[in-house]
Amino acid sequence: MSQRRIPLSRRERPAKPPLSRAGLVAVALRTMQEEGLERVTMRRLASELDTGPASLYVYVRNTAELHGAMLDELLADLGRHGEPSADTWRSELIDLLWAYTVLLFGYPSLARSVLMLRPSGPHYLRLIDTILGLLHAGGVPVRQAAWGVDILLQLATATAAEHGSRHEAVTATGEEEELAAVVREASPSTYPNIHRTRDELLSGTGEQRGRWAFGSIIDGMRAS
Amino acid sequence: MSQRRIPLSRRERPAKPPLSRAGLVAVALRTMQEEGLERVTMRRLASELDTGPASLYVYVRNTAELHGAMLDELLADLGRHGEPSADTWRSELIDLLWAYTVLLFGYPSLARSVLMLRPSGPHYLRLIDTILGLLHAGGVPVRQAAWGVDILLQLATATAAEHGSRHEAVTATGEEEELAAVVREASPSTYPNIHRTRDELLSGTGEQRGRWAFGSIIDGMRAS
DNA sequence: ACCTGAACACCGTTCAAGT
DNA sequence: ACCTGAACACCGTTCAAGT
Repeated sequence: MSQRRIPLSRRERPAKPPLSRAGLVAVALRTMQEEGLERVTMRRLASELDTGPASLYVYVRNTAELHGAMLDELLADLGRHGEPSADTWRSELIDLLWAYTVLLFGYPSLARSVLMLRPSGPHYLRLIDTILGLLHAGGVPVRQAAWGVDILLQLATATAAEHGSRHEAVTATGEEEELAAVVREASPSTYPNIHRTRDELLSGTGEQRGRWAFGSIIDGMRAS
Repeated sequence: MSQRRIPLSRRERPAKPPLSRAGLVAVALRTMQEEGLERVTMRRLASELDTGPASLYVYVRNTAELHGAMLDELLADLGRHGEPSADTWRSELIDLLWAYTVLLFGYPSLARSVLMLRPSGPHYLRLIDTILGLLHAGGVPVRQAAWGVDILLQLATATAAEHGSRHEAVTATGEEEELAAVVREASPSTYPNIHRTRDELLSGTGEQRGRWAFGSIIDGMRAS
C-alpha cells in the first residue's frame, strides 16, 4: 500500500545510467553525429538523459567546455605515431595534419566552436606532442617549432570550420559562391591584383590547398 | 478633431531617420563599440531603430551577413597603401597584416564571427588586392600568392579572435591559463616533446608571435 | 516595395530547495 | 555532493497582414 512513488522516467526507460562527465560527452557526441552540433543543446542533452538542464552543470562549466571535451574524445581515434623519422618527417607531419583536418570535416560546427577554444584535453596534448616530435626530427629549432605548432593546428581547424557540410549549416547561404562571383568579376581598374590573379584565387581542391598550406608553413618555419 | 494618431515613437523620439542598410550597420557598429557584439541582436537593433525585428530582414539576410557588413565598414579606416616597393614589400605586408589584426583586437567577438564568413565587401576586397600587390612586388609566384592570401588573412582574424578582451567574454573563464598550466606541468614521460619545449610554448608577446607567423608564412610561400 | 506585431520554436545559466 | 524544476532573461527568423 505504501509503495514508494517511483519517478515516471525510472518506470518507463529501461536503464537510466547514473550521470557522469563521460556519459554526458558520449551522448553529446552521438547527438552531434546524428543531428549536428546545432541540436546539441544543454536542454536537449538533459532531456536525453532524463533530467533537467541544471544537472549538467555539475559536469561541465558551460557549453564551450562541453565542446572541448567532445573534441578530445573525437581525437582519441587519431592514433599515435611511431618514432618520427628524420627522412619522412615532413610528409608524415602533413599527413597527420591533414588527417586531423579530415576528421573535423565531419563536424564543421564543432570545428568552428573549437576555433574559439584553447583545448587542453589529453588527446589534444598528445597531438601537440606528436607534432613537436616530428618538427624536432626535422631539425626545426625549438622556438620555431613551439610557435609554429599553434599556427598549424589553427589552420587545420579553420580549414575544417570553413568546409561546412550536411545538416550543419550555420553560415547557410553560400557566401563562398558570393566571393567567387565577386572575384571573377573584379574590375581590372578597381582591383587590378585580384583581376590579374583571379584564376588562381579560385583554383585547386581543398586537399591541394590544405596540404600546400601545411607544407609551406613548415618550410617557412625552418627558414626563419 | 480628426488628428491622425501619430505613433508614440514619432512623438517621443526627435528624428527617426528612415531605415537603410547603411543606417542599420551604423547603429550595429555603435552598439558593438559601446556594449560589445553580444548585445548586437536583431531584437536590440530593432528597438534601437524604433521598429520590430522583422523589419531588419529587408536589409540583411541574417545575422552573419550583418556581421560581414560591420567588418567591411570597420575596414574602411584601414587605409590604402601607395605603390608597393620591391625593397620593403615584406615589412610593409607584415605591417598591414598586423594593423588589420590590431584593428580586430578591439572586437574579438566580431573576429570570431568573421572567421566563419567569407567576407566579400568592397573594403575587404581592397585589402586582398593590396596584399596581392605586395606579394607581386616581392616576386611571389601568382599561385602561391593567391593561395597564401587566404591563409594570411585567416591567421590574422584568428589571432584577433583569440585575443579576447573587455566586455566580450564569450569564452569566459580563461582556458588560456588552463592550457598554460597543463603545458607547464606536462610529464616528461607522457608528453616528452611538450616537456622539452615548454618554455618556448609559452614565450613571446602576442605581437612577436603574430609578426613572426606572418613573416614565416610569407617566407614559406616564396620557397615552395 | 517596405514595414510591422505577433508568433513559433527555441536558447544558456542560475537559484532555491530538495535528497 | 549531487540533483532538480522552475524561473530569468533572453534569442533568430518567419508569417500574414498591413501601407
